[in-house]
Amino acid sequence: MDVLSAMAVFVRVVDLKSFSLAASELGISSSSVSKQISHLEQHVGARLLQRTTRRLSVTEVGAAYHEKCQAILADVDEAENLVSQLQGKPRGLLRINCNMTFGQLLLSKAIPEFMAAYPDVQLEVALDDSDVELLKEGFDLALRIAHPKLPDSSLIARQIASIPLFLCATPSYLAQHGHPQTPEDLRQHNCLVFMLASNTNLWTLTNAEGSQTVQVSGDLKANNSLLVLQAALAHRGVANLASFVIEHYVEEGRLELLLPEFQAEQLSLYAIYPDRKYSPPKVSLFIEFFQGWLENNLQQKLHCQSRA
Amino acid sequence: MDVLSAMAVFVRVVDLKSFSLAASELGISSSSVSKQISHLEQHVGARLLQRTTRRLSVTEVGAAYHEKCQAILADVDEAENLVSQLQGKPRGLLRINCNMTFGQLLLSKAIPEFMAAYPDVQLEVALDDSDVELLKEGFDLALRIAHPKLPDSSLIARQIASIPLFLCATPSYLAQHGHPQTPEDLRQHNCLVFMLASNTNLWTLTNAEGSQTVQVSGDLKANNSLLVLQAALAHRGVANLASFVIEHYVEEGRLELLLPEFQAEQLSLYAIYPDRKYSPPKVSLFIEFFQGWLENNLQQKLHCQSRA
DNA sequence: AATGATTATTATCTTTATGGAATTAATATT
DNA sequence: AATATTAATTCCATAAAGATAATAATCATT
Repeated sequence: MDVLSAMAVFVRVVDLKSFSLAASELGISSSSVSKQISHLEQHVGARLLQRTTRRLSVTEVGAAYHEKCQAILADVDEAENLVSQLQGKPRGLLRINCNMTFGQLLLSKAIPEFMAAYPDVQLEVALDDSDVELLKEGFDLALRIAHPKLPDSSLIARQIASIPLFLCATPSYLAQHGHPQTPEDLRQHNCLVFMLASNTNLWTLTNAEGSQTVQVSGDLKANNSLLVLQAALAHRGVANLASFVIEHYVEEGRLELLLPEFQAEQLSLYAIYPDRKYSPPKVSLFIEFFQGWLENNLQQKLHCQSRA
Repeated sequence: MDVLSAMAVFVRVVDLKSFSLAASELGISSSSVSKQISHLEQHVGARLLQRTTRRLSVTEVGAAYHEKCQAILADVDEAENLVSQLQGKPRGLLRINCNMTFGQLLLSKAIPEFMAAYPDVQLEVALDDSDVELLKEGFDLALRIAHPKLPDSSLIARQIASIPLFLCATPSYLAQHGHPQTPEDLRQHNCLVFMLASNTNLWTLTNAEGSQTVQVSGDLKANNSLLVLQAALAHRGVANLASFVIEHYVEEGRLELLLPEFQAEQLSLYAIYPDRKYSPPKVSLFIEFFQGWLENNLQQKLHCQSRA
């Protein structure tokens, strides 16, 4: 029997408190899970899980063994990372978690290039705006816009890019409601608010003379910037969106940048990854790669246009 | 692939620096070893062993991985010991190493009783008078007569029995050469010397008035007590042998005990076992069992006869 | 270059694992 | 209490992996 894979199954079952959930998550059949657990129990000579069809409980022995198994699996992982690091060749599966819109618009474009450059690295990408528990869910790397909360001290957060926000609206909307000339003017506009984490409707604008924060209001708040974008494109109001979201439409002339002499807020993009003794090269490799890619693909055009 | 068993194979190959030695020691074919190593290399994505048909060398990566593997295997072991300990049921394979003659005459009799009492414990016994490296050779327990050297501090040595030695010779020999009446008389006899570890021919005898040590001499020194016994039975001289060796012959009258008012030396029997965080119950169980068994089977008859 | 020793490889056979369907078991619902 | 529901287990046919034995290939030694 493959004790190690059985351990992995066991740990997953304990974590999820279900055979079938563990099975589907691991991509194997529930009968296989059942068998592997049985074999493991036979192997160690003790009942690890007390199971009825409706309830699953971990025995005392099982709980102790579970702890050990976690450590062992982590060590096995570490050993493989060590090997990977020693020979410097990135390889293996890289599991990335990323914010939804950012992932759809930017990461999605970077990934094919990365894959072409490093064929020995397999990718598995989940787009997700809710906070995830990296370690528990087995991600190697999370890309997060805005300041991440790091309750878990075993994680490292590294800022890898700044993402400028821009005020914009359609020419048609502006023709109807006028161009704001000062930040204060924004109070008179229907402001389409993108809430990321903080659901604040305070917009901060900075120019040579300093910063000012305006409390804006409007008839839309959304936690997805594409939704805000669509509203803006539909002439519903003024939006404060990330460069990469509006870029295309500004170029096309469908959106116009407002208050170009002001610098709107900058969002930060953070790479978050486990602080491991031997972190696999694939992770740092991807971060380096993506940071470089973003420098080339993120901020150029609008900056020029805006500050022109 | 079963990574864990492949790790075990890999560790053994590195330790022995040979595929075929590892194979025969592990009881598998060398092609299996070859396959498992290949799979492991594929799994970690690095060459672990640089092998030509004549020489085997460990790569830098392999050396680092080897170290990790050892730790992992030890942890897996510990996890299983923990389980075994938590539920108190001794089970699994117990590998014992024991002195040759002692093993043949005493351990051999205790083992069937142990097996009957604890059917879930499998035994593997090696009789061997040379010092063994418990941990390296995978023994759970060594039974050693005479003071063990413990260079390895991770071992525990516990004295579990005293084995009295007795001076004896055949009636026929004594008829011809006379009965020694004092320790000093032994100098006039042909003394058959059993060398255990120390190859000394000093015999120490103790009575109520104190100890005296006699330097004896004779025409036989041997490191095996059965060999000395045979010489004594063949009327060749006076032997100083462990109770369990001569017991039977004394009862039969083929050997006679000498200087009964003196106490010859006592050898100590030590149980030597790894000092582990979670030591498997089977080890302490066997020690307890054997200690008890020896109390009932070792020292009774001759003592009475000798001191009578 | 031939030899001897040792590993890699291949074909074959055996064992073990897998996934899906049927079964059993335990709880919630009625 | 009977039923419905859900989850784990067992059964079975299939697939995969493992071991073995025999062969081929490799390389130091002579």
